Amino acid sequence: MIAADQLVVTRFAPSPTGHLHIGGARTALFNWALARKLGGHFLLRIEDTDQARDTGDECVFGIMRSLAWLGIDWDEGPAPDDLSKSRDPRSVGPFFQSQRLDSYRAALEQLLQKDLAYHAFETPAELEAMRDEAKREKRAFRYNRAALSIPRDERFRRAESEPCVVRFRAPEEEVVVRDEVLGMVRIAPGEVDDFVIFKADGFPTYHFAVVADDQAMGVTHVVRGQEHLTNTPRHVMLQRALGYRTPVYAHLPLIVGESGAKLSKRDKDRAVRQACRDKNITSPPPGTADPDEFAGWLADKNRQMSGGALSRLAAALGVTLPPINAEDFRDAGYLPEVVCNYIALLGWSPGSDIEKFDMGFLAERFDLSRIGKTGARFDYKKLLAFNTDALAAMDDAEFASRWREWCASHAPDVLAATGAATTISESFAMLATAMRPRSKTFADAAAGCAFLLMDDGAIAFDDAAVSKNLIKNDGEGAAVLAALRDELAAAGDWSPKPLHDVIESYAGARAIGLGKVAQPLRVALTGGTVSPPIDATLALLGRDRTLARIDRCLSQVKTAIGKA
RNA sequence: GGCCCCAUCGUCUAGCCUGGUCCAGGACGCCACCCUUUCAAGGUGGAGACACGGGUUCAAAUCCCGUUGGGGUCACCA
Repeated sequence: MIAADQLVVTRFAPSPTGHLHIGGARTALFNWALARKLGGHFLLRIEDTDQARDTGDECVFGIMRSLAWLGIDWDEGPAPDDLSKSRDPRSVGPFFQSQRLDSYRAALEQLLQKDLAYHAFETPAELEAMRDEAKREKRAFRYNRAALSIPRDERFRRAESEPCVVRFRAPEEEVVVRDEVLGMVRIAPGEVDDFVIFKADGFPTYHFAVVADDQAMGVTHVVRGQEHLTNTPRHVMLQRALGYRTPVYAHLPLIVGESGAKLSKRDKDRAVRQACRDKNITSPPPGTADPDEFAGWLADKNRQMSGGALSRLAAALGVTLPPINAEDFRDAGYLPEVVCNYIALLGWSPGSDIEKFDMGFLAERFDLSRIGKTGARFDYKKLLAFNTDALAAMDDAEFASRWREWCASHAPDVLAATGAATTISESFAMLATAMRPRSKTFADAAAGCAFLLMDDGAIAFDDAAVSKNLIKNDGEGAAVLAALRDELAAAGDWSPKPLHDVIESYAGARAIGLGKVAQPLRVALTGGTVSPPIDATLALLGRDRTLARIDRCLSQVKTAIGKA
């Protein structure tokens, strides 16, 4: 139990993979919120004990950048810009497990001396065989303690020269874990086997490092995903063996994907594979993926295609990969505060009808007792709706500023075309105002600018749009367009209001709906039927480009009518 | 397969602990209509759930047991 005057310490402890999975982001967010709510510290620790995994500094920076983007700041942990420095007000660092080996070895020695742990010499291949056997006999693998039949001194002697692991001698007793979300979880005696706590390479395993660090760093609350639930009895046993306290545990319900299984990178493969099935594609479009790899991948729903090939395939098929990592959401043009708001709702609720809230609200209202037990499906549509609402609620200036920032890294051509490379130009501001009401994400807003970025001569006219708005009824639309062209050419002030007046008076004079006028114009200017309000579209393009596009359209349509 | 966890609209959830105020509330999605210069957005309305079976009780979404279903986990990964 936590004493009343004790500093609450929560932690987020990712392994450095470079990406912050959205499930990890929620774990971090909840730990952050709990620390804020309780006036404690939120700590970031890097779990880099796997030497087989290549984990450059960039991997750590990637995760820290994602956390920072989401607005999750840590009181203790590596400094965000320089890994050789850290924030360490209580002097509990370093925050990289690879730099804490001495402390693990000291704790290990304790266990070894008390015979609470022992060396074991089976090779990986031998263990593999034992595991296979267990599987064949349909039982869970448990280490058989064969090493314990080796005399004690011999074990210690052999450990000097032979490669070996160290196993924890798990007591045969019931373990009851009190979990703030799940209640009491009981594990029968003998269920926990003698798991490895130190690897042959001299590094601790996750279980050992976590327990040692949580103690050393004074972690009081462990909030993590439910996939860790079965690890918890091991950790509790280790804590008891080492004489450590047991922190408060809270296991979060899993975030699941479309298939109902834990949301993962596989969901990207799943989306693309589904598209291939829908479109009856049996071989990869040229230049996207290796045909053999593709065939195997298509047939096996658990297979993952190499990253580059998957993106190329998705692009070729016109499929949007579902965002999974925090950076995917940023790339897709979501607002970080919206992402936080939405993921907070996955497994937690404030207990009222309120569901739109900010970080301050979370910091004030977050509560472990309101975390649910059931897995939550990630609903991209709801996230999108939240993001749409958030953009709609912004004022034009804020939208322009934040959208410009996004474009700088994701759509520089939009900035180039509006002269906004270094600052918000008048033309960019006008564009932003035009795009905001019809955008659900920043990416959406940028995609809507395509008509502006194209060369006047490069516009591809959509057949259906042309026939419906220009050719139908003996070229009614084309006639309107031709007439309007001259009115526009004569317009004095080329800005939205006067342009709007020109169009309206033209329509008014002939008693036709504005739609009959705007749509032909829209097709001529953009090739399709969708764009910002027509006066804004005109103003954005400018007089010369507008007239050039109308002329080009008219001449193409004339040919089409001639043929017909 | 062993062990563990879970079970309210299609989805996220409120309600469950402290049975009656719940013929179950909200949100996203869906449907219809309205608005409309396109697409969005917006407005109004609508359909839509207590997994099943047993108990306990005057009374159960709420408590108990079982069944079924789903998920997690069984590494010298974390």
